[in-house]
Amino acid sequence: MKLKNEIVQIDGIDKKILRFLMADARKPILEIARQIGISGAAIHQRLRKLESSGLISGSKFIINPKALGYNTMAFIGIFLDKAMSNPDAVRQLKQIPEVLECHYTTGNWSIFIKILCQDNEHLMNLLNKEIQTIKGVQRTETFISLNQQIERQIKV
Amino acid sequence: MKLKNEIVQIDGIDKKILRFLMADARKPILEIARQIGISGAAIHQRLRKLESSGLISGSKFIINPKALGYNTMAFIGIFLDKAMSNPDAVRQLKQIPEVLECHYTTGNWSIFIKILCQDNEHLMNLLNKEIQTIKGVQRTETFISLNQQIERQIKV
DNA sequence: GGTGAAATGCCTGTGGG
DNA sequence: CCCACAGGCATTTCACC
Repeated sequence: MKLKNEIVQIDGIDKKILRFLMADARKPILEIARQIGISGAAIHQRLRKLESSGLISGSKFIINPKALGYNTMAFIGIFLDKAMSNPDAVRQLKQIPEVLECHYTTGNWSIFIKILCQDNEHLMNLLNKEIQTIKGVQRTETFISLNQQIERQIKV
Repeated sequence: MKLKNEIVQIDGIDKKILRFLMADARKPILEIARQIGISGAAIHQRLRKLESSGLISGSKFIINPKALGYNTMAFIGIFLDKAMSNPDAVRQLKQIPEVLECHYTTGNWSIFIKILCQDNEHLMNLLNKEIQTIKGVQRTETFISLNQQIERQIKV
């Protein structure tokens, strides 16, 4: 499965297939076949091509964090000491399962993370005991998401 | 499929099943069955329960945006006029397919979004022509993600 | 909760247009 | 790039433990 470093060209049929599977990864291929008027074998062929082109990077069950008691999402901008090696900080952030995303960003912060906690107390503990204690972390700025209104992938 | 508003209790077998399917939604149930030493029927039963409890909120094919030429991710904090009805702004943001997430947050910004663009020029166009032109948007603060190091779901 | 077996239906390779 | 078909499995349900 070589990932080519080019833009993959897809046609309308590919898009239809992808839209079905992006909404429900376990939808039977033959059902998609019936709905778009093409044979199952043709869809399998197209999917193989899309996979080896690197456009499809996998599939996931999506779990609802609220059902596990995770109700507080927050974004945290992290300021690191100038001398700090950022990859070291990232390595430590990876150890914290509540950290869902981590970015190097332009602007004031060195690192920007998205984090999911059970409640505000959990968030405070993470900040005080896990994040602020990482070597090189100077200070942080936290924004709590009161409500997420959009959550999606790029449109195909 | 009623979603109960409680914390769902899951055991170690549920966790194993979920971990397999969170990594690959199309993994055959019988293969999971063999790997964790339980029958396929039992897994189906557990999955039905997990779905009706609301813990599983679906499954998705994950596509690689780079393969479609989307190389620039950015976060944008949006300041709205005090008088502005935020839901109206969100409604307009929903029309912009490049907006992948949208949150109401604590702190200075009224709204915080994650956005995926092809390049910096595309980002600039979105800012100038789509976002700044939304009624009530006063100004914005943009942070470009130079590199995303972590991307995952909450651990089960 | 778990199992095993049976019916149904899917996946995927091949041959051919 | 597409289809049809067939063999081998996976899925799903059911009765039962």
